[in-house]
Amino acid sequence: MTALPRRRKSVRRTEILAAARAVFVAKPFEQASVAEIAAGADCVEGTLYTYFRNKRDLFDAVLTDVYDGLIADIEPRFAALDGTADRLRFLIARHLQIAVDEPGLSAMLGREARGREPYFGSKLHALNRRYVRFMTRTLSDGIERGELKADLDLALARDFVFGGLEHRVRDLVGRGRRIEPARMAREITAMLLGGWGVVASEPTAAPDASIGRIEARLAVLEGELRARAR
Amino acid sequence: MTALPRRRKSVRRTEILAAARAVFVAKPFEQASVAEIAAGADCVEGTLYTYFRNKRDLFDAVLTDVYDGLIADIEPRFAALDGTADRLRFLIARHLQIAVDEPGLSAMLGREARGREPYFGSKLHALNRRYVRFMTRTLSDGIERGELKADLDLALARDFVFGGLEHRVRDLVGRGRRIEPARMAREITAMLLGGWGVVASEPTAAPDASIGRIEARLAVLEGELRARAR
DNA sequence: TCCCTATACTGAAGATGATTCAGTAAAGAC
DNA sequence: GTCTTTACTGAATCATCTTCAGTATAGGGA
Repeated sequence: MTALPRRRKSVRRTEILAAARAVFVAKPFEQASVAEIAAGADCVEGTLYTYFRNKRDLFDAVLTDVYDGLIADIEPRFAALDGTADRLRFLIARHLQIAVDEPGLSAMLGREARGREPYFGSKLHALNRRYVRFMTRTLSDGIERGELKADLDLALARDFVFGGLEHRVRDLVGRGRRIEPARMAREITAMLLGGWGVVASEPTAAPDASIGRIEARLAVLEGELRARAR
Repeated sequence: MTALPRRRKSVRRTEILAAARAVFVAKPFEQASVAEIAAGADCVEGTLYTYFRNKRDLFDAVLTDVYDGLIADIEPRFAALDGTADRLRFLIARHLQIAVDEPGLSAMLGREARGREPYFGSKLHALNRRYVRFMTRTLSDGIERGELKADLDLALARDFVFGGLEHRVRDLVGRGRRIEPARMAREITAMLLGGWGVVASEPTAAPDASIGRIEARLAVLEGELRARAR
């Protein structure tokens, strides 16, 4: 009785999503209560279930929103960049900027971006891939142009950037240190491109740039050929 | 009534820990039920609470056990190594070996090694620091010996190794790929020490015969590709 | 041998929180 | 003005962690 006379439509959905985002950003999934989200959206718990199948579904919707926003923000600016180092610095700085602008969101992604068990192949996995694609494209383009070593393992490099950033951010945020995206991005890019070791311990292969370029073309072609072979 | 006449002592604790480890390794903390652990330890839920304050406390005890084991295993073997590259390869391979030997455990650590909110300063944080110390020592020794760049940021490098490994393992395990610790450790160490960028070296040696062979492969591939394209 | 007490354990009840569902009231159609 | 659809409600259900008042045993002392 005395049901709230609200009668919106998709407005409700937006309200619920906003309330959910606020809650999920503030605390881990399992500790976020449906009741709290409902209260934030000015409705009763049952209502949530007419918009989302369950709590996890709602969480996924929030995450989808977040990724969509990130990708839309990065896309045009990324397209304007050309050099490998520039692109790397940009992507890394942008990733760090999230931690500065919305620490809660950054923590949330770090905590549970990979939703529970069936992650691979899930919608979330696909979203994450779209986000990560900016990086993998930067890397493969870099190899093609001879700016990165031809034998660089793309998946390995990709995982080390994002994994490293995640740990670094968690550590800095955890101890309340300030993050300076631009400066850190420069430092990290330099470290990744230049390596840890003191230069040229051995004249390993001395990869003449032209060899790198040729091998890159080769790898691209071989890959394409394998793909078509199926 | 008919209480189990068991009357052990610290044996119980061990049993509970073992049961808990089995459960926590198999599923995320929140999905692991106290009832299941109690069943595994052949007692009733209430009994657990006479040994551990709560579920989290029990989980922390399991994690403590795990870390203690890891550290005890690494300690003596690490002490026998001297070179920076050797040490890096060893530590990385050892870390990867965990994922091979006990995939569940590896997943558990990746999932929730950093227990909830008050992580920094916690007992778990201290344990993790002990484990990570092998790496930071390797890095600072490396700089001292002139094997690593003097301006290498230790915290940054440390976070990038462990963060990278974590992501890489999750990705490989997630897609059911096999992990070869020794090979991967060699590859990763090379990548970290040498960097991603092409060495900005002069066109040293004259282009050797390998270029000819590469170009031959290229021609073959291009021909085949064109043929298939129709 | 028998009692007594500390110990180890029990299981039911309390608390919290997700999810379901039978139903209610407003909005718009006719 | 009635009817139907839609949006929403909130009480009930179910699954979990946690507590606690109590029970049974081991082992020491008389």
